[in-house]
Amino acid sequence: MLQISIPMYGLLDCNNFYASCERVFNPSLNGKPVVVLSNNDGCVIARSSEAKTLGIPMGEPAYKLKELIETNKVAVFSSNYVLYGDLSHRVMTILQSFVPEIEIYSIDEAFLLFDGFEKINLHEFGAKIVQTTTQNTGIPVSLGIAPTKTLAKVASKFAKKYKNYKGVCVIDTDEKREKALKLFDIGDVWGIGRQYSKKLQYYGVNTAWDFTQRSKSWVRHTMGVTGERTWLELRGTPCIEMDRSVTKKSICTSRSFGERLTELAPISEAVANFAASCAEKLRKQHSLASIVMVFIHTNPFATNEPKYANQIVLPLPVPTSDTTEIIRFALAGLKTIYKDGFRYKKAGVIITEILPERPFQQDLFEVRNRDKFNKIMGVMDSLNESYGKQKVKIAAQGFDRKWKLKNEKLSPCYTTKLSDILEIKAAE
DNA sequence: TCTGGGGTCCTAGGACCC
DNA sequence: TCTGGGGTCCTAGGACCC
Repeated sequence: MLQISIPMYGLLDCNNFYASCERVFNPSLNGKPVVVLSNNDGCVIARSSEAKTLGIPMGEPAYKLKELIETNKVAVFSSNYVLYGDLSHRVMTILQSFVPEIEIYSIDEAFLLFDGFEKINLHEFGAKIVQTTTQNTGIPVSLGIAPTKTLAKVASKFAKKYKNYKGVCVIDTDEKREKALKLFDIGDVWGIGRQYSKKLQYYGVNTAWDFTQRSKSWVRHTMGVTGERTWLELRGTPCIEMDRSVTKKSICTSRSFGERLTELAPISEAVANFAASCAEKLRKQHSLASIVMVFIHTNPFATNEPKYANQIVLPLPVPTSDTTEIIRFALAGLKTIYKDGFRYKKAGVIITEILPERPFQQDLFEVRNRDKFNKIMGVMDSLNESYGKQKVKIAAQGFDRKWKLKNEKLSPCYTTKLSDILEIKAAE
């Protein structure tokens, strides 16, 4: 018989990732409700299953939950991205040892490509992946395997929901696909958000299966090409490939301030730091940017104070990844959009139009010595790499840090070097 | 008083050109 | 006052994801 190689896609998802990370080094939290708050301790961004059972919704502002948290002894943490990033890396490294190709989709999710696995029992193999990952990292995970990415997403939800699957669910026949899709709410499908789900329900489409029974042209008409892709994927035709690109097309660093800022000086300091962080991320992926954007705004939710929001787009004369240059443009931009008399809540820097480091178009009239600056940036990055973040920085980044965010419930950085821990202690 | 941060892709409409 | 048709590029905004 002719063997055709049909790849299968896997989606591995870390269960309640941030909450699980907090538990890895603090097992006394096992079985207890845990929530993790967003930057500035604003709202809930992760919940353990116990916290979900208590009815704590995702995205709920923390202040609304005070009572619930106290009466139920919920463990509350500020988000600790250093810790989560490190555990994420451990998970991804393990996955790479099992399959030839993975796509890191987010901090807690990866797609796996099972190409050339025709003779392998994917249930057993998947179970091994789940078991090894959980054992070696302490993070519980779920794995869905199916002929398309969208179906793998569906499968992973079943793997997580039903205990007897033991973390793995494989959709490899049409019968299983039909059964799964009939039990799957349309709004939970990857690619169908709040707006489309409302629209589809209006037309009587309540499950993923209902959706697949509509005509292709109807879907195209109501939801465009993205909807059509989802439709095809749910019917078993793969049209979303593994994403092999490693470089980002835009890089953004933005924060809400710990307290409202009114003066230009502290906002400039914040923006300089955001710009520096963008430039650093840019160099890490060996790219150059051609556009810098800066934005500032007051609290958009405030009802009883004047609101203001503005942004500016600044084309760079020559694509660059030089921190000093990106800071310079960002600060000039800020100066033009900043207006006196407002209480600012948030600012950010976005860089776009990103190109590979070389080859790039040299500007004949360029006066700065680019090689020299590149060398300086290289030295700065390696110093910061070995001695901890922000050891070396540009003067404009300042030391006041009035804009620093709140994170009062930060867990210790269990996985990082001693120097980093001392740094964090010193900053408190 | 308190409501995150960082991404991607697609489309409609305007400006401009011939 | 009338005023076509087609192409391209850019931008803002909307939808989605985690």
